[in-house]
Amino acid sequence: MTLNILIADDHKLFRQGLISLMRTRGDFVKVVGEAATGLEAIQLAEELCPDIILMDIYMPERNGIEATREIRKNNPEIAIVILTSSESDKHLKEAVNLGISGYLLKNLDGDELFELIAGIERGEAAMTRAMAARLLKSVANVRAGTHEEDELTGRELDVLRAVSRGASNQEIADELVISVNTVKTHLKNISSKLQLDNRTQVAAYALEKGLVDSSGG
Amino acid sequence: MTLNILIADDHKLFRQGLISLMRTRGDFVKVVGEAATGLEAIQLAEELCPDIILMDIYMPERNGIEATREIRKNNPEIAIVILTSSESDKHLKEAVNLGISGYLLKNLDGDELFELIAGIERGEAAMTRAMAARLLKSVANVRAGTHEEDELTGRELDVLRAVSRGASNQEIADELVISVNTVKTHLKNISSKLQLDNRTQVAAYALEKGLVDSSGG
DNA sequence: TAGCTAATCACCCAGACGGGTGATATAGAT
DNA sequence: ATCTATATCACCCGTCTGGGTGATTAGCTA
Repeated sequence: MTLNILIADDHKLFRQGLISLMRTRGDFVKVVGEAATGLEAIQLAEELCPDIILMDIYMPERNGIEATREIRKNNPEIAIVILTSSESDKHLKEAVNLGISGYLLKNLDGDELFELIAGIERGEAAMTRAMAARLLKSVANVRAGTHEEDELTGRELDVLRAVSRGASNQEIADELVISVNTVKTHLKNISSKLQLDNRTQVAAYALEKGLVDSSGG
Repeated sequence: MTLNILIADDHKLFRQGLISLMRTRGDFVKVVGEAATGLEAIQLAEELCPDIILMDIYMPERNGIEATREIRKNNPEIAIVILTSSESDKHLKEAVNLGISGYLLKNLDGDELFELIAGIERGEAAMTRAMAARLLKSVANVRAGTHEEDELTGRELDVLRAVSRGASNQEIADELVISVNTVKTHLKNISSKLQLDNRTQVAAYALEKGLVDSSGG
Protein backbone atom coordinates (compact mmCIF):
# COMPACT_ATOMS: atom_id res chain seq x y z
CA MET A 1 0.00 0.00 0.00
CA THR A 2 1.20 3.49 -0.84
CA LEU A 3 1.07 6.41 1.56
CA ASN A 4 0.06 9.68 -0.07
CA ILE A 5 2.08 12.57 1.23
CA LEU A 6 1.68 16.32 1.08
CA ILE A 7 4.79 18.39 1.69
CA ALA A 8 4.35 21.88 3.11
CA ASP A 9 7.56 23.89 3.18
CA ASP A 10 8.43 27.29 1.79
CA HIS A 11 11.80 26.13 0.46
CA LYS A 12 11.33 24.73 -2.99
CA LEU A 13 14.75 23.18 -3.00
CA PHE A 14 14.00 21.33 0.20
CA ARG A 15 10.71 20.06 -1.19
CA GLN A 16 12.34 18.89 -4.38
CA GLY A 17 15.14 17.20 -2.52
CA LEU A 18 12.68 15.43 -0.29
CA ILE A 19 10.64 14.32 -3.26
CA SER A 20 13.74 13.01 -4.94
CA LEU A 21 14.62 11.16 -1.77
CA MET A 22 11.16 9.65 -1.59
CA ARG A 23 11.29 8.47 -5.16
CA THR A 24 14.06 6.16 -4.05
CA ARG A 25 11.42 4.52 -1.82
CA GLY A 26 8.74 4.60 -4.43
CA ASP A 27 7.17 1.48 -3.05
CA PHE A 28 5.45 2.92 -0.06
CA VAL A 29 5.45 6.71 -0.18
CA LYS A 30 4.22 9.01 -2.88
CA VAL A 31 4.26 12.79 -2.82
CA VAL A 32 0.89 13.90 -4.13
CA GLY A 33 1.30 17.61 -3.54
CA GLU A 34 3.50 20.51 -2.49
CA ALA A 35 2.56 23.61 -0.56
CA ALA A 36 4.80 26.64 -0.17
CA THR A 37 2.61 28.47 2.33
CA GLY A 38 0.32 27.61 5.19
CA LEU A 39 -2.67 28.67 3.19
CA GLU A 40 -1.75 26.42 0.31
CA ALA A 41 -1.32 23.56 2.75
CA ILE A 42 -4.84 24.07 4.06
CA GLN A 43 -6.30 24.19 0.57
CA LEU A 44 -4.35 21.20 -0.73
CA ALA A 45 -5.15 19.15 2.35
CA GLU A 46 -8.83 19.67 1.63
CA GLU A 47 -8.40 18.99 -2.05
CA LEU A 48 -6.04 16.04 -2.05
CA CYS A 49 -6.88 14.34 1.24
CA PRO A 50 -3.38 12.92 1.68
CA ASP A 51 -2.61 10.30 4.30
CA ILE A 52 0.18 12.33 5.81
CA ILE A 53 1.25 15.96 5.73
CA LEU A 54 4.86 16.88 6.42
CA MET A 55 4.49 20.40 7.73
CA ASP A 56 7.15 23.04 8.24
CA ILE A 57 6.50 25.78 10.79
CA TYR A 58 8.03 28.90 9.29
CA MET A 59 5.97 29.66 6.22
CA PRO A 60 4.40 32.77 4.69
CA GLU A 61 0.68 33.54 4.84
CA ARG A 62 0.01 31.04 7.62
CA ASN A 63 2.62 29.29 9.65
CA GLY A 64 2.57 25.52 10.10
CA ILE A 65 0.94 25.66 13.51
CA GLU A 66 -1.96 27.73 12.28
CA ALA A 67 -2.31 25.57 9.18
CA THR A 68 -2.31 22.47 11.37
CA ARG A 69 -5.01 23.91 13.58
CA GLU A 70 -7.17 24.59 10.56
CA ILE A 71 -6.61 21.21 8.94
CA ARG A 72 -7.26 19.34 12.18
CA LYS A 73 -10.63 21.07 12.29
CA ASN A 74 -11.65 20.21 8.72
CA ASN A 75 -9.83 16.95 8.06
CA PRO A 76 -8.96 15.27 11.36
CA GLU A 77 -8.27 11.98 9.58
CA ILE A 78 -5.10 13.38 8.01
CA ALA A 79 -1.96 12.63 9.97
CA ILE A 80 0.12 15.75 10.36
CA VAL A 81 3.81 15.51 11.11
CA ILE A 82 5.68 18.69 11.94
CA LEU A 83 9.01 18.70 10.13
CA THR A 84 10.92 21.78 11.11
CA SER A 85 14.21 23.14 12.30
CA SER A 86 12.60 24.86 15.24
CA GLU A 87 13.89 23.64 18.56
CA SER A 88 11.47 25.87 20.39
CA ASP A 89 9.56 24.21 23.20
CA LYS A 90 6.80 26.64 22.50
CA HIS A 91 6.25 25.27 19.01
CA LEU A 92 6.51 21.71 20.24
CA LYS A 93 3.90 22.21 22.92
CA GLU A 94 1.57 24.13 20.65
CA ALA A 95 1.75 21.48 17.98
CA VAL A 96 1.27 18.59 20.38
CA ASN A 97 -1.82 20.25 21.77
CA LEU A 98 -3.30 20.26 18.30
CA GLY A 99 -3.12 16.49 18.07
CA ILE A 100 -0.30 15.99 15.61
CA SER A 101 1.07 12.58 14.69
CA GLY A 102 4.70 13.51 15.01
CA TYR A 103 7.27 16.23 15.48
CA LEU A 104 10.57 15.86 13.66
CA LEU A 105 13.60 18.04 13.17
CA LYS A 106 15.13 18.57 9.77
CA ASN A 107 18.34 17.44 11.29
CA LEU A 108 17.14 13.92 10.68
CA ASP A 109 18.38 11.01 8.66
CA GLY A 110 16.37 10.09 5.57
CA ASP A 111 16.17 6.44 6.64
CA GLU A 112 14.85 7.44 10.02
CA LEU A 113 12.26 9.62 8.39
CA PHE A 114 10.93 6.71 6.37
CA GLU A 115 10.90 4.42 9.36
CA LEU A 116 8.96 6.93 11.39
CA ILE A 117 6.52 7.58 8.57
CA ALA A 118 5.94 3.86 8.24
CA GLY A 119 5.29 3.73 11.98
CA ILE A 120 2.46 6.20 11.72
CA GLU A 121 0.36 3.62 9.90
CA ARG A 122 0.94 1.31 12.83
CA GLY A 123 -0.33 3.98 15.17
CA GLU A 124 3.08 5.02 16.42
CA ALA A 125 4.13 8.61 16.96
CA ALA A 126 6.68 9.96 14.54
CA MET A 127 9.07 11.31 17.07
CA THR A 128 12.68 10.71 17.91
CA ARG A 129 13.61 9.68 21.41
CA ALA A 130 15.31 13.02 21.96
CA MET A 131 12.19 14.89 20.99
CA ALA A 132 10.01 12.66 23.14
CA ALA A 133 12.26 13.41 26.07
CA ARG A 134 11.92 17.12 25.46
CA LEU A 135 8.19 16.72 25.32
CA LEU A 136 8.07 14.81 28.58
CA LYS A 137 10.15 17.45 30.27
CA SER A 138 7.98 20.14 28.80
CA VAL A 139 4.80 18.44 29.97
CA ALA A 140 6.37 17.94 33.37
CA ASN A 141 7.02 21.65 33.51
CA VAL A 142 3.41 22.34 32.67
CA ARG A 143 2.33 19.96 35.41
CA ALA A 144 4.58 21.60 37.92
CA GLY A 145 3.45 24.95 36.65
CA THR A 146 -0.19 24.10 37.16
CA HIS A 147 0.69 23.27 40.69
CA GLU A 148 -1.45 26.00 42.17
CA GLU A 149 1.36 28.26 43.25
CA ASP A 150 2.80 29.00 39.88
CA GLU A 151 -0.35 29.79 38.02
CA LEU A 152 -0.59 33.37 36.88
CA THR A 153 -3.86 35.23 37.13
CA GLY A 154 -5.44 36.89 34.13
CA ARG A 155 -4.21 40.30 35.10
CA GLU A 156 -0.74 39.00 35.74
CA LEU A 157 -0.71 37.54 32.24
CA ASP A 158 -1.69 40.96 30.89
CA VAL A 159 1.31 42.45 32.63
CA LEU A 160 3.52 39.57 31.56
CA ARG A 161 2.67 40.12 27.92
CA ALA A 162 3.39 43.83 28.17
CA VAL A 163 6.68 43.22 29.95
CA SER A 164 7.77 40.79 27.27
CA ARG A 165 7.34 43.55 24.73
CA GLY A 166 9.70 45.71 26.72
CA ALA A 167 7.10 48.08 28.06
CA SER A 168 7.91 50.15 31.16
CA ASN A 169 5.71 50.05 34.23
CA GLN A 170 4.27 53.44 33.34
CA GLU A 171 3.44 52.28 29.83
CA ILE A 172 1.81 49.14 31.16
CA ALA A 173 -0.18 51.19 33.64
CA ASP A 174 -1.47 53.44 30.88
CA GLU A 175 -2.27 50.49 28.69
CA LEU A 176 -4.18 48.52 31.31
CA VAL A 177 -5.67 51.69 32.82
CA ILE A 178 -4.35 51.02 36.32
CA SER A 179 -1.78 52.77 38.46
CA VAL A 180 1.95 52.18 38.30
CA ASN A 181 1.77 50.84 41.82
CA THR A 182 -0.60 48.13 40.73
CA VAL A 183 1.63 47.20 37.86
CA LYS A 184 4.50 46.89 40.27
CA THR A 185 2.43 44.70 42.53
CA HIS A 186 1.51 42.40 39.68
CA LEU A 187 5.07 42.24 38.45
CA LYS A 188 6.31 41.51 41.93
CA ASN A 189 3.83 38.64 42.20
CA ILE A 190 4.83 37.32 38.78
CA SER A 191 8.50 37.34 39.69
CA SER A 192 7.71 35.62 42.92
CA LYS A 193 5.55 32.91 41.35
CA LEU A 194 8.02 32.20 38.58
CA GLN A 195 11.00 32.57 40.90
CA LEU A 196 12.67 35.13 38.68
CA ASP A 197 14.70 38.16 39.65
CA ASN A 198 13.74 40.97 37.31
CA ARG A 199 11.56 42.04 34.43
CA THR A 200 14.05 41.03 31.79
CA GLN A 201 14.08 37.47 33.08
CA VAL A 202 10.30 37.57 33.13
CA ALA A 203 10.29 38.65 29.48
CA ALA A 204 12.81 35.99 28.50
CA TYR A 205 10.83 33.35 30.36
CA ALA A 206 7.59 34.36 28.70
CA LEU A 207 9.13 34.38 25.25
CA GLU A 208 10.89 31.07 25.64
CA LYS A 209 8.01 29.23 27.25
CA GLY A 210 5.63 30.65 24.71
CA LEU A 211 3.34 32.23 27.30
CA VAL A 212 2.78 35.06 24.90
CA ASP A 213 1.78 35.33 21.27
CA SER A 214 4.69 37.12 19.72
CA SER A 215 3.56 36.18 16.20
CA GLY A 216 6.97 34.74 15.54
CA GLY A 217 5.89 33.74 12.01
CA MET B 1 33.79 16.81 -16.59
CA THR B 2 32.38 16.36 -13.13
CA LEU B 3 32.12 19.12 -10.55
CA ASN B 4 32.95 18.02 -7.03
CA ILE B 5 30.63 19.54 -4.51
CA LEU B 6 30.72 19.93 -0.74
CA ILE B 7 27.42 20.59 1.00
CA ALA B 8 27.50 22.50 4.28
CA ASP B 9 24.12 22.59 6.00
CA ASP B 10 23.08 21.62 9.48
CA HIS B 11 19.93 19.90 8.27
CA LYS B 12 20.74 16.34 7.40
CA LEU B 13 17.46 15.85 5.63
CA PHE B 14 18.15 18.84 3.42
CA ARG B 15 21.60 17.53 2.58
CA GLN B 16 20.30 14.10 1.76
CA GLY B 17 17.51 15.50 -0.37
CA LEU B 18 19.95 17.65 -2.26
CA ILE B 19 22.28 14.71 -2.79
CA SER B 20 19.41 12.65 -4.07
CA LEU B 21 18.47 15.46 -6.40
CA MET B 22 22.03 15.71 -7.67
CA ARG B 23 22.21 12.01 -8.37
CA THR B 24 19.57 12.59 -11.01
CA ARG B 25 22.18 14.76 -12.75
CA GLY B 26 25.00 12.39 -12.10
CA ASP B 27 26.72 13.50 -15.27
CA PHE B 28 28.14 16.77 -14.11
CA VAL B 29 27.84 17.15 -10.33
CA LYS B 30 29.04 14.85 -7.59
CA VAL B 31 28.70 15.41 -3.86
CA VAL B 32 32.02 14.51 -2.34
CA GLY B 33 31.29 15.56 1.21
CA GLU B 34 28.79 16.83 3.75
CA ALA B 35 29.36 19.23 6.63
CA ALA B 36 26.85 19.85 9.41
CA THR B 37 28.73 22.72 11.02
CA GLY B 38 30.90 25.60 9.93
CA LEU B 39 33.92 23.99 11.51
CA GLU B 40 33.35 20.78 9.59
CA ALA B 41 33.01 22.78 6.42
CA ILE B 42 36.40 24.39 6.99
CA GLN B 43 38.04 21.06 7.70
CA LEU B 44 36.43 19.24 4.78
CA ALA B 45 37.22 22.06 2.38
CA GLU B 46 40.88 21.67 3.28
CA GLU B 47 40.72 17.92 3.09
CA LEU B 48 38.61 17.36 -0.01
CA CYS B 49 39.39 20.43 -2.09
CA PRO B 50 36.00 20.43 -3.81
CA ASP B 51 35.30 22.61 -6.81
CA ILE B 52 32.26 24.17 -5.22
CA ILE B 53 30.90 24.50 -1.70
CA LEU B 54 27.19 25.04 -1.16
CA MET B 55 27.17 26.85 2.16
CA ASP B 56 24.28 27.51 4.51
CA ILE B 57 24.55 30.45 6.89
CA TYR B 58 22.89 29.29 10.09
CA MET B 59 25.07 26.50 11.42
CA PRO B 60 26.47 25.53 14.80
CA GLU B 61 30.10 26.06 15.81
CA ARG B 62 30.79 28.50 13.01
CA ASN B 63 28.20 30.06 10.78
CA GLY B 64 28.52 30.00 7.03
CA ILE B 65 29.92 33.52 6.83
CA GLU B 66 32.73 32.77 9.25
CA ALA B 67 33.44 29.47 7.58
CA THR B 68 33.56 31.21 4.22
CA ARG B 69 36.01 33.79 5.54
CA GLU B 70 38.28 31.03 6.78
CA ILE B 71 38.08 28.94 3.63
CA ARG B 72 38.69 31.94 1.38
CA LYS B 73 41.88 32.52 3.33
CA ASN B 74 43.18 28.98 3.03
CA ASN B 75 41.70 27.75 -0.23
CA PRO B 76 40.78 30.72 -2.42
CA GLU B 77 40.47 28.46 -5.46
CA ILE B 78 37.30 26.86 -4.09
CA ALA B 79 34.12 28.49 -5.36
CA ILE B 80 31.76 29.13 -2.48
CA VAL B 81 28.06 29.57 -3.08
CA ILE B 82 25.88 30.67 -0.21
CA LEU B 83 22.69 28.64 -0.19
CA THR B 84 20.47 29.86 2.57
CA SER B 85 17.00 30.97 3.53
CA SER B 86 18.32 34.23 4.95
CA GLU B 87 16.93 37.25 3.19
CA SER B 88 19.05 39.56 5.29
CA ASP B 89 20.88 42.21 3.32
CA LYS B 90 23.51 42.15 5.99
CA HIS B 91 24.37 38.53 5.24
CA LEU B 92 24.33 39.20 1.53
CA LYS B 93 26.73 42.12 1.83
CA GLU B 94 29.03 40.32 4.22
CA ALA B 95 29.24 37.28 1.99
CA VAL B 96 29.80 39.30 -1.16
CA ASN B 97 32.65 41.15 0.51
CA LEU B 98 34.33 37.81 1.13
CA GLY B 99 34.47 37.06 -2.58
CA ILE B 100 31.85 34.37 -2.93
CA SER B 101 30.82 32.91 -6.27
CA GLY B 102 27.11 33.10 -5.67
CA TYR B 103 24.28 33.71 -3.24
CA LEU B 104 21.15 31.64 -3.60
CA LEU B 105 17.99 31.22 -1.60
CA LYS B 106 16.62 27.82 -0.72
CA ASN B 107 13.42 28.94 -2.29
CA LEU B 108 14.93 27.95 -5.60
CA ASP B 109 14.07 25.47 -8.28
CA GLY B 110 16.34 22.46 -8.63
CA ASP B 111 16.77 23.04 -12.34
CA GLU B 112 17.81 26.62 -11.75
CA LEU B 113 20.30 25.48 -9.17
CA PHE B 114 21.99 23.19 -11.67
CA GLU B 115 22.03 25.85 -14.34
CA LEU B 116 23.62 28.34 -11.99
CA ILE B 117 26.17 25.82 -10.78
CA ALA B 118 27.08 25.04 -14.35
CA GLY B 119 27.51 28.76 -14.95
CA ILE B 120 30.15 29.02 -12.26
CA GLU B 121 32.57 27.05 -14.42
CA ARG B 122 31.98 29.60 -17.16
CA GLY B 123 32.89 32.36 -14.74
CA GLU B 124 29.33 33.49 -14.14
CA ALA B 125 27.97 34.39 -10.74
CA ALA B 126 25.46 31.99 -9.27
CA MET B 127 22.82 34.49 -8.47
CA THR B 128 19.21 35.02 -9.44
CA ARG B 129 18.20 38.30 -10.99
CA ALA B 130 16.18 39.11 -7.90
CA MET B 131 19.20 38.62 -5.68
CA ALA B 132 21.41 40.65 -8.00
CA ALA B 133 18.92 43.48 -7.79
CA ARG B 134 19.03 43.33 -4.03
CA LEU B 135 22.77 43.43 -4.14
CA LEU B 136 22.85 46.47 -6.39
CA LYS B 137 20.47 48.27 -4.10
CA SER B 138 22.50 47.22 -1.12
CA VAL B 139 25.71 48.49 -2.68
CA ALA B 140 23.97 51.72 -3.54
CA ASN B 141 23.05 52.08 0.10
CA VAL B 142 26.65 51.62 1.12
CA ARG B 143 27.67 54.27 -1.36
CA ALA B 144 25.10 56.67 -0.05
CA GLY B 145 26.43 55.95 3.39
CA THR B 146 23.06 54.87 4.70
CA HIS B 147 23.94 52.46 7.42
CA GLU B 148 20.74 50.47 7.32
CA GLU B 149 21.69 47.46 9.34
CA ASP B 150 24.20 48.38 11.98
CA GLU B 151 26.05 45.33 13.01
CA LEU B 152 26.81 44.55 16.60
CA THR B 153 30.44 44.11 17.57
CA GLY B 154 31.70 40.98 19.28
CA ARG B 155 31.68 42.54 22.69
CA GLU B 156 28.23 43.93 22.15
CA LEU B 157 27.02 40.45 21.32
CA ASP B 158 28.53 39.20 24.56
CA VAL B 159 26.53 41.79 26.45
CA LEU B 160 23.44 41.06 24.35
CA ARG B 161 23.57 37.40 25.27
CA ALA B 162 23.94 38.17 28.94
CA VAL B 163 21.10 40.67 28.88
CA SER B 164 18.82 38.16 27.23
CA ARG B 165 19.40 35.86 30.17
CA GLY B 166 18.19 38.60 32.46
CA ALA B 167 21.58 39.41 33.94
CA SER B 168 22.07 42.78 35.65
CA ASN B 169 24.79 45.17 34.55
CA GLN B 170 26.88 44.24 37.57
CA GLU B 171 26.54 40.54 36.81
CA ILE B 172 27.50 41.12 33.20
CA ALA B 173 30.49 43.19 34.31
CA ASP B 174 31.68 40.40 36.59
CA GLU B 175 31.14 37.81 33.91
CA LEU B 176 33.00 39.67 31.17
CA VAL B 177 35.56 41.04 33.62
CA ILE B 178 34.96 44.67 32.75
CA SER B 179 33.51 47.58 34.70
CA VAL B 180 29.83 48.32 35.03
CA ASN B 181 30.43 51.54 33.16
CA THR B 182 31.67 49.63 30.16
CA VAL B 183 28.69 47.34 30.26
CA LYS B 184 26.46 50.38 30.27
CA THR B 185 28.32 51.82 27.31
CA HIS B 186 27.91 48.61 25.34
CA LEU B 187 24.25 48.33 26.23
CA LYS B 188 23.70 51.94 25.29
CA ASN B 189 25.31 51.30 21.90
CA ILE B 190 23.26 48.15 21.40
CA SER B 191 20.03 49.97 22.14
CA SER B 192 21.05 52.73 19.81
CA LYS B 193 22.00 50.41 16.95
CA LEU B 194 18.86 48.33 17.26
CA GLN B 195 16.72 51.36 17.98
CA LEU B 196 15.34 49.90 21.18
CA ASP B 197 14.49 51.64 24.42
CA ASN B 198 15.59 49.39 27.24
CA ARG B 199 17.25 46.14 28.20
CA THR B 200 14.04 44.18 28.21
CA GLN B 201 13.39 45.09 24.60
CA VAL B 202 16.95 44.15 23.80
CA ALA B 203 16.40 40.75 25.40
CA ALA B 204 13.13 40.23 23.56
CA TYR B 205 14.74 41.24 20.29
CA ALA B 206 17.63 38.87 20.79
CA LEU B 207 15.38 35.98 21.69
CA GLU B 208 12.99 36.50 18.83
CA LYS B 209 15.66 37.07 16.23
CA GLY B 210 17.53 34.06 17.47
CA LEU B 211 20.71 36.03 18.05
CA VAL B 212 21.38 33.91 21.08
CA ASP B 213 21.57 30.22 21.75
CA SER B 214 19.09 29.75 24.52
CA SER B 215 17.45 26.39 23.96
CA GLY B 216 19.41 23.68 25.65
CA GLY B 217 17.39 21.34 23.40
C1' DT C 1 -21.40 35.12 58.12
C1' DA C 2 -16.58 34.41 57.87
C1' DG C 3 -12.74 33.40 54.99
C1' DC C 4 -10.28 33.44 50.71
C1' DT C 5 -8.60 35.32 46.35
C1' DA C 6 -8.06 38.63 42.81
C1' DA C 7 -7.44 43.20 41.80
C1' DT C 8 -6.70 47.62 43.05
C1' DC C 9 -3.71 51.38 45.13
C1' DA C 10 -0.32 54.02 48.47
C1' DC C 11 4.22 55.05 50.66
C1' DC C 12 9.09 54.39 51.41
C1' DC C 13 13.74 53.64 49.95
C1' DA C 14 17.99 51.76 48.13
C1' DG C 15 19.92 50.42 44.14
C1' DA C 16 19.73 49.69 39.13
C1' DC C 17 19.17 51.73 34.90
C1' DG C 18 19.44 55.08 30.93
C1' DG C 19 21.21 59.27 28.80
C1' DG C 20 24.76 62.53 28.19
C1' DT C 21 29.59 63.82 27.86
C1' DG C 22 34.31 62.94 27.61
C1' DA C 23 38.63 60.29 27.67
C1' DT C 24 42.30 56.67 26.57
C1' DA C 25 44.45 52.75 24.15
C1' DT C 26 44.88 49.59 20.47
C1' DA C 27 44.46 47.82 16.00
C1' DG C 28 43.32 48.11 10.97
C1' DA C 29 42.54 50.56 6.99
C1' DT C 30 43.57 54.46 3.90
C1' DA D 1 50.72 59.22 9.08
C1' DT D 2 45.97 59.72 9.81
C1' DC D 3 41.49 58.20 10.25
C1' DT D 4 38.25 54.96 12.02
C1' DA D 5 36.36 51.28 14.79
C1' DT D 6 36.54 48.79 18.93
C1' DA D 7 36.92 48.36 23.66
C1' DT D 8 37.72 50.26 27.79
C1' DC D 9 36.47 53.42 31.78
C1' DA D 10 34.75 57.74 34.54
C1' DC D 11 31.30 61.12 36.30
C1' DC D 12 26.79 63.21 36.67
C1' DC D 13 21.97 63.06 37.13
C1' DG D 14 17.27 61.97 36.85
C1' DT D 15 14.17 58.16 36.41
C1' DC D 16 12.80 53.41 36.80
C1' DT D 17 12.76 49.23 39.18
C1' DG D 18 12.37 46.00 42.97
C1' DG D 19 11.41 44.89 47.77
C1' DG D 20 8.87 45.67 51.87
C1' DT D 21 4.55 46.83 54.28
C1' DG D 22 -0.17 47.79 54.51
C1' DA D 23 -4.97 48.60 52.92
C1' DT D 24 -9.58 48.46 50.36
C1' DT D 25 -13.07 46.47 47.37
C1' DA D 26 -15.62 42.86 44.96
C1' DG D 27 -16.77 38.16 44.30
C1' DC D 28 -16.89 33.54 45.44
C1' DT D 29 -17.30 29.79 48.75
C1' DA D 30 -17.58 26.99 52.88
